[in-house]
Amino acid sequence: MEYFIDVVVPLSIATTFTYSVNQAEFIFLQPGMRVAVPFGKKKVYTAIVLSKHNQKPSVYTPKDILTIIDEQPIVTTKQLDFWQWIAQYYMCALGDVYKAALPSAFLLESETILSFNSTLVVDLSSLTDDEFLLYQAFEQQPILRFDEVQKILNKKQVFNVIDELLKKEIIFLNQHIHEKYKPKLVKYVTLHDTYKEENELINLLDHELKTEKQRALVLKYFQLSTQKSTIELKELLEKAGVSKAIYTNLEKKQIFETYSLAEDRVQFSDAFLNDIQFTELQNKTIQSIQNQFQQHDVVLLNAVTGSGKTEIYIELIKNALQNNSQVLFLVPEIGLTTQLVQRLTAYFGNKVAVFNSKYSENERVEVYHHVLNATEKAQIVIGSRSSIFLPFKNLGLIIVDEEHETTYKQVDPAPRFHTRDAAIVLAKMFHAKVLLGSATPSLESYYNAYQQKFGYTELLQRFKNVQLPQIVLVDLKEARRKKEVNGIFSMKLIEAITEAFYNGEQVLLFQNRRGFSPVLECLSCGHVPYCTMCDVGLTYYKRQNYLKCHYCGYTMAMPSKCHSCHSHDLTTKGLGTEQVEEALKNIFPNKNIARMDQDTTRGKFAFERLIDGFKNREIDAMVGTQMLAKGLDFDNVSLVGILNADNMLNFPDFRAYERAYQLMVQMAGRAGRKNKQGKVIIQTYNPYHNTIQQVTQNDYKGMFKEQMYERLNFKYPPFYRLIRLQLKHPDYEKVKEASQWLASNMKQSVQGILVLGPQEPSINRIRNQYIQVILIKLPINKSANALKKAIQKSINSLETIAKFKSVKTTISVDFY
DNA sequence: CTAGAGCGCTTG
DNA sequence: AAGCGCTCTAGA
Repeated sequence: MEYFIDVVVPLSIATTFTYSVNQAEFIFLQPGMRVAVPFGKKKVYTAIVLSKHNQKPSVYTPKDILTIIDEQPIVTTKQLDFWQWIAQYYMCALGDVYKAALPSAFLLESETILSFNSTLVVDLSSLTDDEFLLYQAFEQQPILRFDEVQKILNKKQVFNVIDELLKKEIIFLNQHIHEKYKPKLVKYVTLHDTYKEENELINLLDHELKTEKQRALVLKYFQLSTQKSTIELKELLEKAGVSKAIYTNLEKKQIFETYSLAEDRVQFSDAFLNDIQFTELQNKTIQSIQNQFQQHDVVLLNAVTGSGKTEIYIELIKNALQNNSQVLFLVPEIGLTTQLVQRLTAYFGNKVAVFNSKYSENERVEVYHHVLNATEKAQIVIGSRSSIFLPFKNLGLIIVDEEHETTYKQVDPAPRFHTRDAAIVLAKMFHAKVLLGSATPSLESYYNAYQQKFGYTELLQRFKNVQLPQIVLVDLKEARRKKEVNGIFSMKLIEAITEAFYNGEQVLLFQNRRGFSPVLECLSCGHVPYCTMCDVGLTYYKRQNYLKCHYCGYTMAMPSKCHSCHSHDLTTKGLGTEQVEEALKNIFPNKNIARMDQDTTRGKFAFERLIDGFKNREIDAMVGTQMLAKGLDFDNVSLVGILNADNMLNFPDFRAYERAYQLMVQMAGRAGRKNKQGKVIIQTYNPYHNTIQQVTQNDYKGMFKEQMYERLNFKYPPFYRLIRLQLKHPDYEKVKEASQWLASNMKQSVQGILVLGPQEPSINRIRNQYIQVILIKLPINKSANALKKAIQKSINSLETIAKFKSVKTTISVDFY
């Protein structure tokens, strides 16, 4: 009897690979275990076992595996099913899913760089001979490649040794020198141990405290300690109304102790599961969600910003935990979760784990193992896209927060999955429930609720009846006519900013473009400088005095004269965030004005610094792109200004109006949280545009109706599924010919689909690659599976044509 | 004719 | 992904 296994390798290859194993290995191996396999002439890959069998392949002789890496499967069978679903639905290789699903520390590729952890004190007697040999080599040369390790140990099978050193943290994998953001330290207060006993306590209050203020401080501490497990020094002093000196004095007397914790890494010794005081409305909403879960696996919660969504989430998580289930909390971008992590940790203590690309590989592996072993430490996982690939054992609830966010759809590389949709499939495998939450649901989800496929609940009042912000439209055409503008700002906006500053409140200004201005134009010949590698106009950056391409990052010095006619009359057109920032600084020179966009958040932790600065009110006004709209809660913002609503509406995309509506409503939601109604000023040349009217009237349903009519009419989601094929090649004629061939081939050979194009996208060349796009529409009522297979067949036959072989095709299912 | 570069095919 | 072999080209 001969023994074989089928494995996936972490490469973008459509097929699985068969290796031969001996009987003992065959008995030991289970699907989901890692094995090291030789691949090609010299390479070694970490493969995942998919299945075992006895069928000898007829056309080739399988190679032997090198080693078994795991003693237990690290990928569950449910995960393997899920991987298969992703690969099939999103039309990509299983290896692509594998690469996306496992933290890279699990992959021992032959090119993997191993680096030495020189700070660690190692008990050398605990090492085996091979481990010691390698340890010495690392002392000499702190970074080694895999093949060098093979040479040092003079054998091929070195995975076990490497794995052991990894476990002992003597070496790291692929450490691209992860410098961690040094989070702000927050000071916390606790009573000295002596006073934790009741007798001592009474003694303290009755005898030791000399002044009223000291007593007030200690009493306030007690009051707070009944509500929370950790007490912030700043909060204590504020609430007790005493100065720091009083506290310092008591600290010297060893009555209080101070300790510091990183803001987003607060560890709680025990969770504080105090019941939250729900408003009647919140209670009703929770009830409603739970009722809907009786009949529906997915419920959409349409809740306005500031309605207390998080408390509702917490209650649902609590219920799930009572059934001992795991909970996955999905967020669009992990950078924005600090507040959420804090709040969840305050209720659930150490049961909350964050799966964060910002943390090191080792920390990611740690969370992975906690989830795999279903330990208490990772019962609730907060994470972005990639966390749907964690090895859940008994998932009970998935929350998808800000479900409408487009960042949930992975653009590149494959698998190009939509996190929300994949999460629903994942939940189904576990018979788990899914809650989608948003203040501006995606049309797809709202339509599913409307069709009763999803349950639906709304919460349209803000917490404690704080009013929704007042929205003011400024007609820029009118304002200019009446000379009520100062450059890019209308007088109304300037007045409102002045008033907010006067009241010590903060301002957010939104402009959906980076740079100083998106167009540089020659006044005498109309020439506009373009990127040399992309078919796109260059954006002007004033401070750096250069022109930059937003697609490939190419920059060139600001020309002093027109490249075409040598005229010196160059002018800038259009408005970017840099210009808004500068203009605002000119009007308010004494205010601290910051900018948040891709350019200012590029540095390692620039984003966090900006957020911290704004939260601590060091920044008076922040100018930014849509980054500003992404779920940041600041409690001192009274005014939000949208400088030009029109460029959002003029976007050539069928989702443009939906997105514009969502963006404006989300921006508006940043205004006025506590005690005060916020104000939103929208500047536009089209005040009567339907979408803008829908925003001012807070008319989601109106927007929904109008857009659904358009979508039905023009055959777009949710009535049709979209698949976008993108063909790329440096030769313009070649891509064009190839895409024409493909489009007509599909029109002929695939029945029941609509093939649009090939079209040239508005930017038809990026990084010297010409692009053609084919859009495929599948009727929603037809089996997508069969059609996808047929489409794949067409693509495969394109690849068999010699002259088209070098054309690269990427497939995006459910294109966003 | 040769050396070297560059492309693309294969990987079990 | 990357080694390897095939093809093409530059230079003598």
